[in-house]
Amino acid sequence: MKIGYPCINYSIGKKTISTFRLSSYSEEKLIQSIKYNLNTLLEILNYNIDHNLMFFRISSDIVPFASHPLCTFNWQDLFRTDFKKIGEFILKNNLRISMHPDQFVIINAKDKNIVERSIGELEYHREILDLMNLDNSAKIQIHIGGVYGEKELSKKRFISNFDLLSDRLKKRLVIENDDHLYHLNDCLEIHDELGIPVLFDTFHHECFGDDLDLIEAIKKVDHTWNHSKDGIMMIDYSNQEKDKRKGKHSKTLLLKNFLEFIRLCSFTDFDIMLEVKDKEQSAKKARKLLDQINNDSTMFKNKIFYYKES
DNA sequence: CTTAGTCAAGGGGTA
DNA sequence: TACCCCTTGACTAAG
Repeated sequence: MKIGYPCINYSIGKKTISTFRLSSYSEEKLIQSIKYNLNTLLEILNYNIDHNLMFFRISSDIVPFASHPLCTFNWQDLFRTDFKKIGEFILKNNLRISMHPDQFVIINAKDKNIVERSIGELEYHREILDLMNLDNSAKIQIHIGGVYGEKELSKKRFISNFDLLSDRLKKRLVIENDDHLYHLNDCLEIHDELGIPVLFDTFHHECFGDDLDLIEAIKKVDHTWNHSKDGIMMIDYSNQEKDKRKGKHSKTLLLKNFLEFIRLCSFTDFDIMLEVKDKEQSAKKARKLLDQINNDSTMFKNKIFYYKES
């Protein structure tokens, strides 16, 4: 099991992603940003190795405005060697990588222009992973999209629009259950049609329960991953921020809940992405906890959870 | 220098 | 109907 966190590391002492406003776009700014972002990515990955955090989500902003029509610059060629080097570094250290395009990517949109732009953005994500020469266990995760008042039809549109994607992209794409529109069963249904793996988000499942028991859910999801091609499954984990709107991610990892989750689900293996605000801090807490469990197998049996928050 | 408003992109929910 | 939320953080103009 690899522990990961998304996009940003606050411990390195500088900002992680350099971007800018569209109105101040220039090729020079673009080049400077990419250069900075690739260097920072390497720094973060080094930090992660030092702390045994072997799973990381790369920010969609690594190349700002990459899929925008304004961006015609051939950044791929200019940074080809740098991407390749980072990919070799990832491979050498056995790191797991994912990406998560933002909410504007909607494959099942009714508007053809939105579909087209979404595919452009997805192909950009694929290109990043391809430039690093990562195999298909490096995934791009998206939600199913809009409902438009007719869910079944919208699911069908996802399935038919999926065909518009390149083969390379299809092999990297996974779908994630969201917190109020498409639940796990919807994802599993689409998996049955398309064969793409389902990325299970524990918190969304909690928010938007469909009576499917956690263990049953994990078992079902596990079967959607072809382990030799896709790697072991990725799971998103987070907690509810207390006294806030349902679905609000917590600032930090609640270790008690996390331990209980691990205890319930340790019958199988997966890589886990911690979607909490304090990023690497929580990842380190989780890592410490898992190490403690590994060193003391009686911990589960005796239910002695003596981990202390530091 | 500090701070508040704003940033490419869609859709759904809530007040 | 207007504003909030989503991986929200970070850029930028105004003070």
